[in-house]
This record gives sequence, C-alpha cells and structure tokens, in this order.
Amino acid sequence: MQLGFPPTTPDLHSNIQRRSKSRFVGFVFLGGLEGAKASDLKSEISIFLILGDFSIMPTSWADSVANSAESGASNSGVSRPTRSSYVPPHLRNRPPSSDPPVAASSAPAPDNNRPGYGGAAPGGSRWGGPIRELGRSGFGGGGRGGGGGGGWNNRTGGWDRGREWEANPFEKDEKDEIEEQALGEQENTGINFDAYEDIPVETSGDNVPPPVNTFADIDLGDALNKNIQRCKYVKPTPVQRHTIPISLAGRDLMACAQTGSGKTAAFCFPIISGIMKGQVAQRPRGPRTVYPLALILSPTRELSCQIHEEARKFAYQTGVKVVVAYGGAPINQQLRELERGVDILVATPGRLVDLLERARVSLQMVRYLALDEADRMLDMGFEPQIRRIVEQMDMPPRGVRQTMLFSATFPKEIQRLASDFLSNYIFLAVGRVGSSTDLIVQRVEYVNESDKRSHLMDLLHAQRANGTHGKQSLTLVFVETKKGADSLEHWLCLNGFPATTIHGDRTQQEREQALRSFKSGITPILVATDVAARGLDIPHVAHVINFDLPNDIDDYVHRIGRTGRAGKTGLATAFFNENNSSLARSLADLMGEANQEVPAWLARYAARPSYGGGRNRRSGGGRFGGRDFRRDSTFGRGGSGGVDYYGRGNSGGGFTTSSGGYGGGYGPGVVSAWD
DNA sequence: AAAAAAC
Repeated sequence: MQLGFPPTTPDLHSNIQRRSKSRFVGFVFLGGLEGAKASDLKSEISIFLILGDFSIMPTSWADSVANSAESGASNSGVSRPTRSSYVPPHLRNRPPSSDPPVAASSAPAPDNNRPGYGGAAPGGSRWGGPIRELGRSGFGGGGRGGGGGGGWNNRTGGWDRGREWEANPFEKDEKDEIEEQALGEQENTGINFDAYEDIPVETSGDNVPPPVNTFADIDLGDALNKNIQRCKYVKPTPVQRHTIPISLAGRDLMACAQTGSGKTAAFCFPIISGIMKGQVAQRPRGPRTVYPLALILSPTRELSCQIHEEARKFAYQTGVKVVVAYGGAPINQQLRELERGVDILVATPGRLVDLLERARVSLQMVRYLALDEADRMLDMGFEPQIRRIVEQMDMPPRGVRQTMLFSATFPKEIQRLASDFLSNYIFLAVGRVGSSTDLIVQRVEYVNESDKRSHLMDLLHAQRANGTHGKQSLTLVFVETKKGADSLEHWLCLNGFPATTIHGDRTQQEREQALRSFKSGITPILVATDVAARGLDIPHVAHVINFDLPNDIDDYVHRIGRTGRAGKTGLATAFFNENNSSLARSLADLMGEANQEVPAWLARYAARPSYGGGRNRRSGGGRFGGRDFRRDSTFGRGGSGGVDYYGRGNSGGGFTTSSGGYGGGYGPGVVSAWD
C-alpha cells in the first residue's frame, strides 16, 4: 500500500476489515466554500422578490410552484383552509376539490411497502415519480430543458442573467482566503484517492440500488449540480456514491459513516433534489403554522447550526428554503425565519417540540426525515423526545415519509430501536480512507486523578516548545463534567494558557462565542464536555486530550474524530486510571485494531476478566465498523447462521451484500470531493 | 453518573 500514512499502518484494507464495530474516524468534509454568505442570501431573496410573479408572496420554492401551478385552476390562487390538511400523495396534484382535507393520522395508511407511491417505480423517487418530467421541462430546473415556458423558467432565466453581474456566490472572499490559507494545498493532497479501491462497503436489504461513480450519473437537477460545482466537489465520496442513489430511489436508510465523510451532503443532496423535483403539493396554510417538507434532527445546537450552514450552501438558488431552530436562542427570530417559509427544517429536539406545541410548525407534510448522529438521538436521554416527534405528532408514518439515519457508530441495541422508524430499509456501512487508523495517533497514559492537571500542563508546555500551539494547532480537551470544564478552563488561564470552554451550563451565546474564539485561535485551547464530541467540524484541531475518558467507547471514537481531519494527521491523548477500568478492554481492542501502540499496562488491564466486560465489550462480526443488526441471529427471529431478517412485518427479507460494490469503479486517480 | 435538549 503506497499510502502516505504513518509507517505503522501495514495494510489498510485488512485493517479495516478487522474492525468489528462501527467507528470511523477521519477527516473533515470541508465545505470547500465558506460562501453563500448572508449578503448572498439576501441578494437571492431580493432577486426572488423582484422576479417573483405571483399572486401572493411566495414563501418557498414549493409553495411558489404550487401557487403558480394552481393559479389557473383555483379561484383564489391559494386555498387557505382554516384547518391544516394533509393531502395523501396519491391525491396530490389534482385540481382542488371539495373533498374534505384528510388528516395525516386518519390517512389511509398504505402498507409499509408503499406500493402505490411514486417510489414503487424502480429508481424513481417516492415523491417525485410522475411529476418528474414536468418538473424538468416545465420548471426548468435551471434551463436545461431549453426555453420551455412557465413562470419558473422566467425566474431561473432571471437568476442566470443576474449572475452576470452578481459575484460568484461561492467564491471565497478575502477574509476566507486568509483564514484558509494554511489549509490551501494540503487539503487536496493529503489523501491518496487510489486507496478508494480499498474502501469496504457493506449493504444489506432488499434490492439495493447500485452506487454511482460521478455526480453526473445522478440526476440531481441543474441548480444543485451548479452548487456541487461551486463546492468544487468533483467526485462523490463513497458514502455519497451509495447513499444518493438509495435515497433517490425513495428507500429508507440506516447509514454507518464517519462524520466528515461527506455525510451531510449525502442526505442533503437527495432531499433538496427531491423537493425541487417532487410533486408539488399544496401545502396547507395556517395563519401561523408552517409545514416543512423535510426535517433534519441533530443532538446539539452547534451541530444543527453547522448542518444548516452546509445545507444552505447546497440549496443556494434552488429556491429550497432551509431554516434552523434550536434552543438557547431567542425564539422570535426563529419564528420570523419560519414564517418566511421553510422547506427543510434543521432542528434540535427540544426547540422543535416547543414549536410543535405552539402549533407554529406542523410535520404533516414531512416527506424526508433525517437523523444525524442517530445513535445519540436514540439513546436513553433522547429517545422519548424523538419518539414523540416522530411517532406521536403529526408526521406521516414510516413508509409514507422517507427516513434516513446516519451515524459513525451504531450499536446493535440502537439499531433495533431505530428500526421502529424505518420501513424496509437498507443498511449501509462505508469504511473509509482516513479512519482513525491512519490519521490519528492515539496515546494512552496512566495518570492518577490528582496528577491530571500537572500532566496536562506538561503536555501543553511541550506543545508550546514544539511550536504546536496556536492558531493552526488547536487543542481540544474533553472532561466529564460541566463544573470540571469551568474549573479546568479557569486553571489553564491562570497558568498562562488561553483557554475557553463549551458545555451545557453556558449560555448559547457563550457557547457560540467559545467556539468562534477557539476556531479563530484566540483561545487555542477548548475545554469541552461531550457537547462538542460529535459532528462538529473544527479545522486545525491538532490534539484531542481525553482529560477524563468517557464511559462509552463510542464516545471516545467520536471525540478523537475531532482531530485528524482534512487529511491532516492528529494526535489523541487519553489520561487513563483506575476509574476508567471498564473502558480498558474496548479501548485496548480499538487501539489494537487501529495499529496503535497498546501500552503493556493497558493490555494487562484489558486482560483482567473483571474489567472490560459489560456493554463496552465489543461484539465481533462487523468488518467495517457497522453491521446490520438484522444479520445477527440474536436479534432476529431465531433463524440460523445469522442470516435472518428482522422484518417487523415487512414482507421480503434476505440480504444483498454488495460488498463487491466497491470494486464497482473507482477509476484510478480520481479526484474526489472528499474534503 | 453525566451530558444533551425548551421556556
């Protein structure tokens, strides 16, 4: 293997194959564009208003299309049922009739295999089927269809004209250039893409759509393709290659893929594309209630913000409106944003429940549901809230909506819970170049509780002496408790190390300020609780220190995944002592599989029968870090050989393991959108 | 046991 990885990595392929649980730790999916700034969005909006030729103020793409499409058929152009109504897909796109609105809950629940829906057509989107052609020629999607008529071509044409004078929206401005200067070349050269051939992929489920090799192979629509170009994504990442066709085919999905593998784009592209091409349903219009078509949930506010920013770039000039809602911030501003129209709502659970209770948001029209960090969303703390949102509000049931779950780690118990939300889903596990194995050097040191601070000080002094301290080498220190975070931050500052902290006891303003201050290098040390463990994309984190180790090995995986990103190497140091003995075995196993040096004392700990057991013990089986629990006989209906389908009443069964799929055609030397 | 997530 001629990878540019540390010499300790003998064979990436076999290495990944030996991995037995779902954990991939890797590098950043740097948007490549910090663009689509507020000013651009403003210009989008204003152009929209100028060119929008509608009888009422359009609030979003789909609303607008609906209005424009129905303006002839409907007497008032817009029907405003006082009561919100859910129109089942098979009744949509018909001239408005006097039929009473059908409530979601009472809608004839198609069986979960959704036979009659658009998705039944092979390869067709569940929602997009019949209208797709119309959508392309009539609505233009950016003018590919030539000069077809219709208001949308006018609008698109207008935007195209606008682009002559409008600055390239995704071009970095000077500030961004400076910020990203250091990344520059390294971003694109840190990865050997030939190694794509070695990325293992495992899928299971019925009729898994084959992966695509290029974005051009997928009909995402011109506007989205343009944004992909603006993002300088040349080639889909492995998770995108597999996820996008699955998603476009209307299938539910449980995907095991590292944050930073292009996951956000993997679920955003199909959603945006689907909304643009999908059937244009008349959304009900409560005076204050909005009806998003897609819902993306994530476990922390900062992660929701990050997803929102990313999604907004992808949706640029598509007319698809993305809004974020999370707690800790004034709700009024978020309400105003919502009132201006929302197609995709990105939210944290608490605030969403609030909005639902206030009836400011209804989930009746949700076609797409995506859970990021899905295993966290379904763990003990979150599960009731998520169930409430997904099962007990007005969201269409599984099988009617399309559901996609993503995480880097997917314990089997959580998979079982998650299957409640899914219908005949496909399980996807994508290994990757740049797992923890390759880019992150993991160290474990035995440090007694009372010695932790002085030991930390030693590390920091060494870093400072190394020059690995400051703007381009940030240090992220994880602690167990919020109090501990505050006191460690204080102590660091006292000792001459500019630090800040992020945890749930701080105000949202303080949290965001801390993150900014850390990212910019003003305080190159961030002391964090697990609030910062997942998903956050912070460039230049050179060192993750587990001052307090987590109790769960999966959390460890997520934490150290904050470094070793963007194709750079990273260092992860853990302070281990007697208190962490329950983690010993899983930690030793993980490190061993990652070809990390396992200290003899840790190996001895791990070998002690009383330690390392329990829930942290790793169940063998998965080669890639994720394995479909339906294939595990202990979770199935009993069958033998582990090939049993946990179907929950779904017909069909069996598996298609298309692991050969990764041979499916990564051309040699391809350039990818990986970073 | 702690963390996260609404007011």
